[in-house]
Amino acid sequence: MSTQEPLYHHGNLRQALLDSSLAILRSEGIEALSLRRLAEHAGVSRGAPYHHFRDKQALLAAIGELGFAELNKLLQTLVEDEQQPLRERLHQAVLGYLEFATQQPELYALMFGRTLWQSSNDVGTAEFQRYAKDCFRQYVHLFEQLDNSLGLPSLTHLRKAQLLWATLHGLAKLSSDGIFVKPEDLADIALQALPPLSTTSSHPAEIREMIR
Amino acid sequence: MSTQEPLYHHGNLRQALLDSSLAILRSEGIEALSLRRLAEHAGVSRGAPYHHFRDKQALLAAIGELGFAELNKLLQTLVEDEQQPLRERLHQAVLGYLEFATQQPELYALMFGRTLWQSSNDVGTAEFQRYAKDCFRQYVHLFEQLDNSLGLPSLTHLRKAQLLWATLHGLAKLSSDGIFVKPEDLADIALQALPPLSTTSSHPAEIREMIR
DNA sequence: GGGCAATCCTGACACTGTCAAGTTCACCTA
DNA sequence: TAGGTGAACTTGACAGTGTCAGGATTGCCC
Repeated sequence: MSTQEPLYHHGNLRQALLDSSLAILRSEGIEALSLRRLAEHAGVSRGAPYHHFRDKQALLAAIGELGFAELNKLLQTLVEDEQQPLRERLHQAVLGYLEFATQQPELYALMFGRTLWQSSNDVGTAEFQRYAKDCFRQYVHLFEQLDNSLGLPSLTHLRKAQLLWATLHGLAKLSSDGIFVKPEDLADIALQALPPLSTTSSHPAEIREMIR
Repeated sequence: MSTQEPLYHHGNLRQALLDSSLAILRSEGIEALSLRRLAEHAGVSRGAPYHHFRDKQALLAAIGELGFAELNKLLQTLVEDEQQPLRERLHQAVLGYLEFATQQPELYALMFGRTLWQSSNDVGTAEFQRYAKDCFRQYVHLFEQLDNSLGLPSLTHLRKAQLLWATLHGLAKLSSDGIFVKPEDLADIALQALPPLSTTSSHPAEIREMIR
């Protein structure tokens, strides 16, 4: 940003590429994200990025990794807020997720893009998927805590987390792509999905009280 | 397929392009779908497709249109099967949707690709979105029928349909992209989402019987 | 100071979507 | 039957793209 002499060694190219990527992603979308343009934007030749990322795919994986790290941090603060009852934390984790997705739709789309997930046994993307898994586990753990007193089998927690995550993902994608779900209705729809998830309504009132 | 003389006028190019597109989509994925390759595959020059599709985008929209037409037909036969009770039809509409999505993951991904949905005021894609809306309305209508005797406000039907569609979409995408949801668990998870949707468990048994 | 490895540049290749200008053909009209 | 019209198609070209091989440059450690 300051007076930049044209250094032969950029010194911080990897980070600069990631920063530019996020900026372009936000302002113009993923279609506009090309390695050549990134290189030009960093004042460097087209071959240079290949010394920091094996592939364009590897670059995208690194960006997705950043996204999941951010989402993970967000969820963690919401889930571990011991001031709030568990039920409230779940609410917040739901709303927070949707807010994250809708405020950065291009990044979110990249994080769940099919290219990054079904790519064949790659090292860089395996790392990326590990980050994502950490996010997912928070929901599983949350359901474990919620249901702990009931002695439900752990399969149930997994299933609940899968279902909730799928619902959130569907809502996020449909609304951010403008498919039948308006962004302003998101919270309304999501909270409708929530009640039957954490407490089965056949439970007597005392147990429901305990859970809360 | 027979002895093809190199006719100057292909005669059926538009359909041939769509057919080839679906074939390539299924066998190699959307990455491999290029206009030039389609042209070559049809024995025609690179410029020829532009007399049938204004854009590559227009081609993709036409393919998506075919997809939604197929999905629409499938849902219609399931939803209007008067041999079955409404509750059972809903089950079938859920399982049928997921089967459609998982058996043709590339086509499904194209149908819900963000490029086709948030493209600026285009004529071809507007037509495409109309087809999609017909699909969605079937779920709304199904919930209207299910809840008819209860006199619920119509907003509720819309919300239920949105929620169910989002859940199905999320499940379909997560499983077909291999994200935390295995295809063989799909039906299990989906049906767990279903019960609280169509009958609120606070209803007395007689009403639940009526709905069924 | 010498060497070494990381970093960067240049030229090139094979792709891609898209367009303008020209060619060929089917078909309708006089 | 002759002529013309317009749709379908071809060709050449342009600006992009990801990717690689080979060479140049630099910071750093011994």
